[in-house]
Amino acid sequence: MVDVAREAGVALRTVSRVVNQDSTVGPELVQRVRTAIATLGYRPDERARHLRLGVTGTLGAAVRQLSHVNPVLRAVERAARAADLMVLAASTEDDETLERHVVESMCRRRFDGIVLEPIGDDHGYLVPELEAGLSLVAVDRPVLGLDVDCVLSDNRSGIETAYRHLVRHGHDRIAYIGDDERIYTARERARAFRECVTAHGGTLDTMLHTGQVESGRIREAVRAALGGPAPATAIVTGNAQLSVEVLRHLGTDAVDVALIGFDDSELATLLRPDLTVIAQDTDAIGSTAIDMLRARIADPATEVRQVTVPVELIVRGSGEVPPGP
Amino acid sequence: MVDVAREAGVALRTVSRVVNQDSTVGPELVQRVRTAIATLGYRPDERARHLRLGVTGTLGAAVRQLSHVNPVLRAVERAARAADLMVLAASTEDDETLERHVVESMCRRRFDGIVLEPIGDDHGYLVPELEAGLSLVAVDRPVLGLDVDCVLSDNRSGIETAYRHLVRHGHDRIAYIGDDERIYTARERARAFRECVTAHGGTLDTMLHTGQVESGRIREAVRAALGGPAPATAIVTGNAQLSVEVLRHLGTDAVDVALIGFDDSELATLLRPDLTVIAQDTDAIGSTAIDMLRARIADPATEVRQVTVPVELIVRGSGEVPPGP
DNA sequence: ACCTTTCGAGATAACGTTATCTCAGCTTGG
DNA sequence: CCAAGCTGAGATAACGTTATCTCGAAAGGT
Repeated sequence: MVDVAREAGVALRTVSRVVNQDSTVGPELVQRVRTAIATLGYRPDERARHLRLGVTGTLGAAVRQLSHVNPVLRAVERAARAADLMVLAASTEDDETLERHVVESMCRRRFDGIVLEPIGDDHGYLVPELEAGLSLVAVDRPVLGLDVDCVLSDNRSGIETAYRHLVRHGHDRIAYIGDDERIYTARERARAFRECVTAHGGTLDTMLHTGQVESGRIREAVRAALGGPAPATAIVTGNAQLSVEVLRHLGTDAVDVALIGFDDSELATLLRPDLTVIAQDTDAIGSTAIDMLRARIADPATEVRQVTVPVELIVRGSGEVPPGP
Repeated sequence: MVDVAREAGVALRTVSRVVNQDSTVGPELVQRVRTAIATLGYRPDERARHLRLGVTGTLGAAVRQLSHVNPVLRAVERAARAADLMVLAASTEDDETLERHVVESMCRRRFDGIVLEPIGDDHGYLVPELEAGLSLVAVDRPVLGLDVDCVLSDNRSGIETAYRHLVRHGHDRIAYIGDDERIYTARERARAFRECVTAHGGTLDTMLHTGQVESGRIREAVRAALGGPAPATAIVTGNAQLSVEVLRHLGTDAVDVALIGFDDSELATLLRPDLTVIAQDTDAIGSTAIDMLRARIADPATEVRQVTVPVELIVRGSGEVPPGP
C-alpha cells in the first residue's frame, strides 16, 4: 500500500480511501491510485484490515462432516451470504478433541460467530471463549450444561407422529432402530419412542434397538425385531443412514414391513415403495441459526433462545404398508 | 497482551515468549505470566500473529457443494490436518461468479494455498493472484488456459474399462447417459464413450445422452436408449447422481439391463443387484492435492504438474447382467 | 475585505503480534 | 582477575490496514 502511495504520489491514507470507495477523494487522484494499484499488482490484506477494524465479516461452521450430506449447512451458507457474511467450514469428525481444536482455532482467528454441531457432553472449554465475547449458536443438538443459543428439530414429536401414523394404519408391534444414545438426537428420539410404546400399553422387549451405526448391529436388530413369537410389522429408523442400513438388511422383506425413516433423503424416492419419512425443516434451521447469530453479534446481551423447529411427515408409501397376517 | 505484561510485571516480549513456549524465559516468570493470562482471560489473536508472521497456516477449499458427498474433500482435510494445516472450506454452488468471490476472499485473507474445484472455462481472474504468489491446486477438473497444478481422475480409461467390461459380457448396444458437457469431466467421459463406440464399429444414434441432470431429461434418455428397433442392453452413467436418476426411471426394468455407474457411492450396495461402478481413488486425489500444494507453498518455483489418478472397476453384479434376447 | 464553512488530502497513531537488537548480570577459562 | 562468552529479559520496530486529527485552499456570506 505504501508502494502504491509512492507510485501514485499520494499519501497512504488516500490509497486506503480509494480502495474503500471513500467519496472524499478527487477523480484525478482516484485515477492515479487505480493505475498505480494495477501496475503494482496490489492486493489488499484482509488480515490487517480485520485487525484494525476489529471484525472479520466471517462466520465459522464446525460440523460433523463437511463431505456428508448436510442440508442445514447449505441453508447456513445461503443465509450468511444473503447477509454478506462469509462462512468458512471445517469438520469435527464427531471427535470431541477435534471439535475443540476447530472451535478454538476459529476463536483465535476472531471469527465474528460460530455455528456449531456440538459433540459430546463436556463443552467446558467454551466457557472462557463465551466470556470473552464469542457469539455461538448450536444446531441440531444443544450445548449441554451451557446457556447458549440453539436451534433444534422437534425430535420427540417427529417420533410421535411416525408412531401414531403407523398405529392408525393398524400396526401394533412397532420397532425402533436408532443411533447411539450418547448422541443427543438419538437419545431424544429413543426416549420419545419409549414413551409412545408405554402410552399405547405396549412392551419394549425386542422393539427398541439403539447403538452405533454398524452393519452387524443393524442386521441383528432387524433380525430381532422381525423374529420371535410376536414380530414387528413396522419399523421406525433413527436417521437417514440407519434407513439405508435397515433397508439393506431387510432385503426382499422390505415390501412386507412398514417403514418410516427419520430424515428425508435423495434415496427416499428411489425405492419401491418410496420411503415415508419424518423430514426436518433444514432450511428453517439454517436460516434461523444465522438470524440468531447475527442478533447476538449485533448485541451480545440478547437473551439466549432455544428454538425448536417443527418436523413434517412425508407420506410416500413405505409407511402405509398394512400389517401382515 | 500488554495488559498481561503489566499484570505479570514483565515486558511485552516476555509474554509473547511464554505464549510461544520459548525456552529462554525463567520458570518463575513463566508462572507469573501464566497466572496473569488466566486471570485476565487473555486469548491470542491469530490475525495479528499471521500478519506479523506472513503465513497463516490455513488452506482454503473451494468446492461445488460443502453439503454434498465429497470424499475428495474429506481426504483433503485429513491430509492437511496431518500436516498441521487448517482447512477452511466454502461452497461455490457451481456458479462462476461465486467461485471468483470465494477464491478472491481467500486470497485477501492470505490463505497459504487453495484447493479448487474449478467451474467454467474462464479463470482469468486467477492470473493476477497467481502472479502475486497464490499457491493453487485444482482437483477433479483442470483450470483451462492456465498452467496450474491439478489432480484428475483418469476419466477416459474409466469409461473405456466400463465399455470393455460390458462388451466382454456380450453387450453390443451400450448406452451412455451423462452430465452436461459444459462440465469438464462430463466432456471427457462423453468423448471417451464416443471413441469406444467408434472403435467397436458401432453407431451412436440413440446411445449417447448428455445434458443437465434433470429428471425429465433422464426419463427421456432412458426411454430413448431402451426403446426403438435396436434397444440398448446396457447403460453406463456419467456420475453418481445420474446413476440414481437412471435407476429411478428404470424402475422394475433395472434387473434386465446391465448398468455400470461412474463413482462409487453408499447406495451401490443397497440395490439388487448391487451396482457395479467405476470408482475414483478419492483418497489418493485428496492427499496428492495437499502434497502438491505443500510443495508449491514451500517452493513457488516448483514445476507445474498435472497428475492423473487411476480409477478402478468394482464388480458387484449390475454390470454383469447378460444381454437379453 | 474578512471571517466562516466546506472539502480534499496528508501525518500520525493505533490494532496485536513477533523479530531484532541491546544490555545487564552471570559464568568460565586462561 | 579480567576478557570472552552465555543467558535471560527488555526496548523498539516492523507487519498492512484504518480512524482521528490537522491543515491548506477554495467557496460562501456579511
